[in-house]
Amino acid sequence: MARGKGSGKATITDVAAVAGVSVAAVSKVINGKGGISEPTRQRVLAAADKLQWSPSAAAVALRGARTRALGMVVGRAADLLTADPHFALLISGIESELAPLDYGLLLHIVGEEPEAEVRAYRRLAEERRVDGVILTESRIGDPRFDLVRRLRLPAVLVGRPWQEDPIPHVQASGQDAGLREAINHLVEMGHSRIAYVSGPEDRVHTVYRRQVVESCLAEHGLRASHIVVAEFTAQDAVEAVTRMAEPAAERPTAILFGNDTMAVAGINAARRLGLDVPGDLSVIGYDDLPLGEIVYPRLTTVNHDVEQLGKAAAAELLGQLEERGAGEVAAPRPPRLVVRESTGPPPAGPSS
Amino acid sequence: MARGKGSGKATITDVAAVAGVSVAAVSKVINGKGGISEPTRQRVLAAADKLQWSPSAAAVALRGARTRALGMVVGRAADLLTADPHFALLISGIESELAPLDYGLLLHIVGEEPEAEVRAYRRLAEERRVDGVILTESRIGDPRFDLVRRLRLPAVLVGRPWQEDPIPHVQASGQDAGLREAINHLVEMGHSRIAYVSGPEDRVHTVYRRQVVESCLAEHGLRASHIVVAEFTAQDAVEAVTRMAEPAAERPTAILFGNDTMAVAGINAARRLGLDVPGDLSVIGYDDLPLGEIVYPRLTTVNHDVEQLGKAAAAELLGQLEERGAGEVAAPRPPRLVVRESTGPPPAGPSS
DNA sequence: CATCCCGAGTAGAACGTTTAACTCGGTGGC
DNA sequence: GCCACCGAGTTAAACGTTCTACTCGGGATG
Repeated sequence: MARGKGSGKATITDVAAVAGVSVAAVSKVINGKGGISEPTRQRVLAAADKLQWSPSAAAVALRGARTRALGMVVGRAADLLTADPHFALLISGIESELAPLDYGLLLHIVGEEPEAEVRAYRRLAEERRVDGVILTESRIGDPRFDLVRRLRLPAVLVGRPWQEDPIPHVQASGQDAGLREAINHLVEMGHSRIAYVSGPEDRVHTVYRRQVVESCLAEHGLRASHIVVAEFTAQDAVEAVTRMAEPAAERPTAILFGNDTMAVAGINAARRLGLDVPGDLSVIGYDDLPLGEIVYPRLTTVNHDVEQLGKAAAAELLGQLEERGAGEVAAPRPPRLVVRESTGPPPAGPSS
Repeated sequence: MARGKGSGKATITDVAAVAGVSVAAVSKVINGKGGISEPTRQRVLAAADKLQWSPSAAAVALRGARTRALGMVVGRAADLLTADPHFALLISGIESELAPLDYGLLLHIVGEEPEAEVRAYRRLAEERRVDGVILTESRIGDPRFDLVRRLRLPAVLVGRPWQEDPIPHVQASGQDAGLREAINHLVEMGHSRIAYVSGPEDRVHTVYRRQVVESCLAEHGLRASHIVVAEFTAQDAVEAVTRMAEPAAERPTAILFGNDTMAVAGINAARRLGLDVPGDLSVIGYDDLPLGEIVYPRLTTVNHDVEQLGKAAAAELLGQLEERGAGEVAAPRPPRLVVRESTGPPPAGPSS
């Protein structure tokens, strides 16, 4: 008869009963609406606390209010999440913004096939599981921007959209600063044979970066000695370095890599070929992963604040949801060069 | 008047109308219950497809059915997720099991304070946001096992519970195999001054591993030359190595580290002290991160299949939820030693 | 003194599913 | 020829909230 305290979860009705008010009153108190006197408010709060009650997420969501969850779909094979700490950083940043507001992040890792990705977004939207989504890795001709608009799913992109698409996005100001600093650093030390190992060119940011590299070199009256398109893997980096090493006369004296993982792999490939870093070859990475600090020689790289980017993206999305005022989070600072030990003057070669 | 197709989301009622049946019939079709003829089934499916409808997660959850989401609370500062790729691996594994079943993973990263962690689990349970949770990093006297039982929250622990707690858990068979192989490897090569740099001792697994190391050394009639408790950080590893290097007579000829990050940092610290690896000092890590392959010298380490562990944990939890038969996923294989380049015979010192 | 309004609260209808209990023909057994 | 039963559906009540529209009593206002 007596519905023992322990059995089942408490509901708003139970709380209302304990506090001696209507369920509507409880709802108002919880949601901070007015029209409730202070004493009543206290009684309700006490009752809720006593019963350890908090509103059922499902019921709240059903009623049309917020889900208090954001979604993120990662269209990569599950194990790539691992190889590239980029995502971990991004997630950290997002979470740091979400956690204080008790928002959760619903993560879906789908395979590489684009249809799986689309299906995932569709489900997220149709099933109303999340209030909005965070998109990453803008691709050339990316179909997702249209998709989220059609699904009326609030979204924000981390990075730069394809072709001025009006999708809300966050990116650091002065995107190109880091790469420019890197090139200036090399040129100032006297390098003139500089190679660039880029990421896969179906991503918007890799194309953009290559353009920055080329135009910045051009400003110094130079052209890249080699441009290699790689898959962001250690394997590809090793191959690229091996190919560039011969003939020695055309060998670059410095290589810029599209990410740190490739740069570190490249350094070790060079060493195995008998090249000293930075004596014979200077290497610069991109990302500034913790990894760069602990390898030997410590990696000169471009630091960009991925974590802050994630934070800003989350803040922007929450802003769209009117959950907090927009623009309260500082825009991520421009990428900048971090000079460590993997760069130095070019070898005094026959060309000098 | 006419409720245009485009406006609002389709509901089960719309689908029923289009198919010319009752909502109950639609529900039965979607959930694969019997009592519906094949032609009707097809009509319903066609209608659902046409309207791009799938059941609202909120309504389904409210009705008492499954949430189709699992939760994971990580009680660490957000940026530690980054430093230690362990979590990324684990998440990969979990997702690989969840994705095909259209389950999501709701991630909550809370700070280091235990109360925040408890609060997060509480909310997950009270708000009925997830069907179950995955616990990681079993700690000494861990309060979470009792908590999830009290909250009646299905849970599975990745790793070994504290004091034979009956919480469901997954771990590799032959837990100690990898470390034993590592020590045998060193002893066979002639090392006798072996040090161990452990992780923080509030974790169950670090204590366990230290015990394995000690007992395995004892079997060879040895004792660890040094045992250092560190925080799994590169910083601590550098300090540990620096301290152990002097006096030279007592310097270990081999160091086992509690994880790869510390091992790599340790190698480079040794080099800066003028020690050759593996010439003067052999180093073994633990985890077998991709990192170990790309550094120079390539790291000898203990591989344990964290990803498979995540997969198994997810499978076990889904089994509890009767979402799939239990035991369908292979138990992770025992950790095993991967010999690369950072180990070799001890230097021919004065002691020989 | 009637009126209007305001603060404090209540009643009850949604929200979109699932499911127990029912209806309604038809069919097979005896 | 009657009954029981079965397959194929339907009806309607929950699930736990939120929110609109209401009530009710008491000042202030005219």
